[in-house]
Amino acid sequence: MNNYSVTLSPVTNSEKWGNALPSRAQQQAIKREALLRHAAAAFNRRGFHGASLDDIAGSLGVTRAALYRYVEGKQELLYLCHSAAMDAAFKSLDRASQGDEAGGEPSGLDKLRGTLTGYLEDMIGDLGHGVALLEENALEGGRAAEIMERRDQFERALRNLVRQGMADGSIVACEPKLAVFALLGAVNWVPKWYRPGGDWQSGQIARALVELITRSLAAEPAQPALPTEITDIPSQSDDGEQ
Amino acid sequence: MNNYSVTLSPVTNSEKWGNALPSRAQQQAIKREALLRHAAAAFNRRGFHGASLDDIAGSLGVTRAALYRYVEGKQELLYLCHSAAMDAAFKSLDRASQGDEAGGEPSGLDKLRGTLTGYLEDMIGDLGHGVALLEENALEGGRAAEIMERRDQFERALRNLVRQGMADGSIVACEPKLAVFALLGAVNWVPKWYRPGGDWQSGQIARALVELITRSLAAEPAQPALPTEITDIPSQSDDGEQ
DNA sequence: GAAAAAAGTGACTGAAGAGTAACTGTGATT
DNA sequence: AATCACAGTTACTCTTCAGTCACTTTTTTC
Repeated sequence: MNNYSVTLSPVTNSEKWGNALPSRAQQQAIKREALLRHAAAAFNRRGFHGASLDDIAGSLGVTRAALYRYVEGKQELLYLCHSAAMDAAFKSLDRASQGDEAGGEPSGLDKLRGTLTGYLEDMIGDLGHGVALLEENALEGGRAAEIMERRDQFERALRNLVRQGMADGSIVACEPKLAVFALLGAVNWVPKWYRPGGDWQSGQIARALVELITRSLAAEPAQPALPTEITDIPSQSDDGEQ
Repeated sequence: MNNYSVTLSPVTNSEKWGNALPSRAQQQAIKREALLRHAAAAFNRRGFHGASLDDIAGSLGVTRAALYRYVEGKQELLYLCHSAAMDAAFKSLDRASQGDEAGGEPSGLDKLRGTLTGYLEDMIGDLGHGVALLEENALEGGRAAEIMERRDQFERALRNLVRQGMADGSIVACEPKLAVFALLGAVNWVPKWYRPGGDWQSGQIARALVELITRSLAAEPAQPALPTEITDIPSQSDDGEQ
């Protein structure tokens, strides 16, 4: 093309551009991340069986065969999505369950709030995977067992937070199992209507949703609806799809 | 086999057994109903694309080809499921929106409660279809458009009930769109965990869930958690799946 | 530069599953 | 008794799609 090219001093590629470029391994990790995000989006939209690997590969600008460099197959793709979701869940749970820096032991309700807020932010944040929590039945074999076990463990932990809240007076008397099913429904439904490009920021949604859930469980006579959170969210026309 | 058979007096079949047996047309309708129920269950469990017509036919004790006597194909099956769900939704909405017999115009919150209660009972009742509300993306063509339109209409109506409740003071200030998404999540999630044979009756679930939702929206300082409803529901072990 | 490693492609295979058509059995009608 | 309508089955076709393999292209290393 041009003939200005000169022989460069012998630098290994890892030194070029002052190491500003990601290494091979990093690039691989980045691509894998992108693959997981796109796969999760496709699974969410079309369901596991409805989303073809051609679709997913196409949305990444490569062909189906290329995906097999990064992932064993479709099953592992689904497994990794669920696994990431569970990682996020337990990360939030652990963080929220530790006493806050102020030292005081948080109430059951506070822990629940913290857990859900962090979880939601991870799930719908721009960096997160918006992971498909539907379609867990599509998992097969040992992977299915592992994910189910982790999911059950998370649900048990949430129920225990509800019980704890009932014991310490922060949560109203209720059936913990039903309450957790209800709030998980509200939370897991988000990927159905949330669109990253829309007017609502993920943090706003997470906080506002947790406020609603909190009100449904709190023993306290509901606080005045947290005006800051609510008015943060731009009102929408009635017909828009968001 | 035996030779006791005698020539019967000439009665048409429609008179036999004193008309206790369902007519041909009735039998057809019954079978179609059963088909829809089983299809909805299969779609809920495995997703639209994951559930094969062989599965559904098998659960009814017939072969796949037999289904085509009752339904045009898989797409129509899904359409009919969604259509039934929307019928139930608007039926409940209309009934709850009419003033109660006592004459007084019900509050926005009351209408919302009535709508959701009736809807839930229809959806999970033993006679209802437990319809798949996930996977609406699997619908194609005109049917998709029709269902989407009806669903949007229902969601708009719910948002209007929320606004009305905010205006009449029965519902706390909130973003109607987000609130409706949250409550629909809790409601539509039910088929994921509800198992007809379990300890919980559909009516109990419907009422208890609506109580939770109500508390999250009510302007009133939350009523004391309706002890009758709650204690109706048998406490469950922490590990059971139900 | 040449060699080696990595990334990606195109073409093939095999399985699953929706839809169809010709055939069989069964009860109702005359 | 013969016929007819209806219900259901078996055995096909056709399409879609996951997974594989031999090949080409690009990038890194020496």
